[in-house]
Amino acid sequence: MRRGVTPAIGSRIVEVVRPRCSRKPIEIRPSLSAFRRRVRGATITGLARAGKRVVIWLDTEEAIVVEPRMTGLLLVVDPPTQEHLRWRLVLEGGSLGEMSYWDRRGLGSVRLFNRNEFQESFGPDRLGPDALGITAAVYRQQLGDSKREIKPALLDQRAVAGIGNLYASEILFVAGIHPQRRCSAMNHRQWQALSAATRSVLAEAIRYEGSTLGDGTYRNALNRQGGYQNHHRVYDRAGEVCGDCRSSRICRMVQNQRSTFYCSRCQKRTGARLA
DNA sequence: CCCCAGTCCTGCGGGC
DNA sequence: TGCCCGCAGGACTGGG
Repeated sequence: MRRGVTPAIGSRIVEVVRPRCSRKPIEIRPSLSAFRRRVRGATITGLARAGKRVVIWLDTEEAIVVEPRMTGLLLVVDPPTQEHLRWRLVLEGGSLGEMSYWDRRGLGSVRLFNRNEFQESFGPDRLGPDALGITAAVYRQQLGDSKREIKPALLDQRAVAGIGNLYASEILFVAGIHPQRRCSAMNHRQWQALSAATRSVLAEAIRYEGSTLGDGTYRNALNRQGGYQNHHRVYDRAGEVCGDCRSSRICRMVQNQRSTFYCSRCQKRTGARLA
């Protein structure tokens, strides 16, 4: 998502539009009028990521932070439906005419922050080190003393930023670690396997432009489907034979009210696959 | 510290 | 066929 909107760098914001959409408006802070006053005429200087959020930096030293949650899309082309189009930036002076935020469920948000507010909301106290560059040492530093089970811990954005429910299952499978393994019981080899699996699974998923699941919602900034769903090893595959051991069937269980998928043969409660 | 249930929403697939 | 229920890529809050 972030890579797809990088062509917006250098463009100037002419207007902020909240399209007439038949759904309840998503959260936009501050109010639309204040938002407009602060960003009109500003130039986009950079596009960054803060965990799962896209950060649009402006030459005013303020940042528009888009948090797509489950079904939000940041688009540089026409959205899938007008009905769920929630917010739009009209741009000029660059290669893009506009940038849109589309969200079917509407759980996401678009918020404007100054530097201090940004630091408070997305500083190290609120957001852990980024998962894409995680190392065994950093994993152990963030989670090594925790008595929690590893899978719910991977979803804790304060511990490590950027891992969602789908990828937590995929990462643990590749690492060969059981989702109920306690963090504090993990050995050096397991942290090593986990960090290597985190980097490789996420890099692969990004290469395939993400996972477009059954409802077809997720799209990249060009409204194109991802391809990683065809490479899922365990997610949403309960009952299927494991592609690695070819003998056990993939299991589904619930941890902290969220689905976890795993292979009980490939992911033992102790030990780890070689990193 | 950590878990749990509930909350914000829409849409879908399955069971009856 | 139609309706109701449960569930979904997330994050946050209050209670225990």
